[in-house]
Amino acid sequence: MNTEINLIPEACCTLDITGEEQEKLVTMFKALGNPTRFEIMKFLVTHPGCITGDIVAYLPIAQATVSQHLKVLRTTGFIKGTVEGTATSYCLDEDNIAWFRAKVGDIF
Amino acid sequence: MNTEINLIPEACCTLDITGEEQEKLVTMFKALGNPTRFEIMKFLVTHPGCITGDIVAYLPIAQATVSQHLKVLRTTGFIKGTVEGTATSYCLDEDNIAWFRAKVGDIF
DNA sequence: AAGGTCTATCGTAAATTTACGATAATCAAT
DNA sequence: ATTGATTATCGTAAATTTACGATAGACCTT
Repeated sequence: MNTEINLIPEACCTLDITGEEQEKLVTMFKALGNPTRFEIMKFLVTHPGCITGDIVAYLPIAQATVSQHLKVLRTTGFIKGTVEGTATSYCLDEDNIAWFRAKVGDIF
Repeated sequence: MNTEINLIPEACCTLDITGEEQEKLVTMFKALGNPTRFEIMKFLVTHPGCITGDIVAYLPIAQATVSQHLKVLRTTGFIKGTVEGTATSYCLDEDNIAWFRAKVGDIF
């Protein structure tokens, strides 16, 4: 009979991400973990400053859906939108993307 | 009236990821985009070689759910499981993780 | 002011994900 | 062989995500 209490083995190291930072990172992973949103990110990398309509023309999905995905990418910090008259011009949010890249490098 | 055809602006550059590689990357993002799975990854970084039961003891969720998440992390290539008697020992799949880190660096 | 353009938001249906208990399967020890 | 330990899988309910059409709001041109 095993009378020992079932203890979790000790950690070999620590990992410098917790709390809000971790939540932000997970949310960013989730945002990129959708094929359409990833395609939008690719399009914005290669077409910086393009407007919503360009993305709608490029993708085979409805305008409302594109707008919804753009909102997710905005709120997660991947892109920034600039209103220009009646259109909205989008580009990457380099600061947040740099943070993302650095965190991925730190952890893995 | 605008008689021009609505053309998408030209690309300023290309992005070296398509097809199956892109699908794999998106799937990996999706896998990390879940708080519980991210927590499991963190645990495996700090507790390499631990068994399923250790993770079940650590997390406040059911064994079946942990097993399901482990399967996702396995099929996406983040972790490797080794059967040891009746238990299964898990550790990170360094090769795939290196690929993942490199791709993130390439793209962003 | 009226009409056209562009985008965001709303409401909703369908699909997917997540979590659970129950069960099965595999191995070790008695 | 039987029991106990460990984990994976199955079936399913609840929650979330995704996609759509319709609509509203903001701006420009006439």
